[in-house]
Amino acid sequence: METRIERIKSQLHSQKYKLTPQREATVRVLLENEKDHLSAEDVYLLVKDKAPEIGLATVYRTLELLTELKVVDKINFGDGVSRYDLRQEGAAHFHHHLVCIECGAVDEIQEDLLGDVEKVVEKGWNFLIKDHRLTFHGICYRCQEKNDKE
Amino acid sequence: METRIERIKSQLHSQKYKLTPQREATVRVLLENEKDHLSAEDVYLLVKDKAPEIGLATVYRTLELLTELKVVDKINFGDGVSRYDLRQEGAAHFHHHLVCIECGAVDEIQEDLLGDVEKVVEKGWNFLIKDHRLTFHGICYRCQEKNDKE
DNA sequence: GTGTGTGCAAAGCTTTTGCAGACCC
DNA sequence: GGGTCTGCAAAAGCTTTGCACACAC
Repeated sequence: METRIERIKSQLHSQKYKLTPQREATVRVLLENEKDHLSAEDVYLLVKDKAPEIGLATVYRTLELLTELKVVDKINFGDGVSRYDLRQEGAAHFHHHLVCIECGAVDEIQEDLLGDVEKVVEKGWNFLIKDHRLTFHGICYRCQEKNDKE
Repeated sequence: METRIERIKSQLHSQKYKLTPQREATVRVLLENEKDHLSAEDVYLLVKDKAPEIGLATVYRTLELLTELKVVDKINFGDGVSRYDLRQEGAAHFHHHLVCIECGAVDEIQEDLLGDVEKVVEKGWNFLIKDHRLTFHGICYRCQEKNDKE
């Protein structure tokens, strides 16, 4: 059974890139924190535990590389930093996000909710869709419960 | 008949803010370029024609103020700059965008396509939606035509 | 005169780039 | 040895902040 890391390694090799120790450490951090939405700085701090010598520039370069390979998606919730989010293997489209405006939590929706909407857009606006970004801003179930108790 | 500017002026006054000449010039630039998605720098350069003394910091401060008042929305297409987009008066939700990955054009969809999707999310994920951001990345009709001719 | 608003310059952030050295086949 | 890759430091954005001055009531 091939592991996820090995598949990413093959993907790198197929484009003549190497899976260096620094790159591997970065990918492992991403895999271990799949649910979070880490900024480059976050990734850097976590990678330093595994590879203390690594530089921030290398993390940026690796994240850019992984974005190019579509292993991760670079996302932006409007707070001034880019975040990097592992793409689900085999996912045709990027997943959606729920950003809580009270506590800042970011939850994910893996289901594809936009199938019908995309058809409407492709036909109605004559636009050939390659990807999408959908983010809802509102109040998460945790904050709703908290507010109800008060 | 009250103009758009006057309504914005009232909105400012109701929050104890003034519509200074600089703020008015900035708002006018936004109104005159409603279809574009201007960055702060873009706005600054255009405002300078009307009010040459204005500083970039004032433009930033004004745009922040207008964002707070929900006159404009601060958006981000992942190119490293924030853009400011006039919110349609009375629109319950923010409109959607079509970003062309070939020519960079940004078109708008004013129709609300997410009514059903929002119901699904609110029920299924127990999330109280306040706003959304939906952007499609793909190829616009102009580039499709151009590609067909080649 | 008190408070808000402004312009300028400086500072703060995140992110990118230049470069010399390290590493690998 | 020729390529890729890396770490460090510097540079390059975009955006915010500090401060003294201007203006309005």
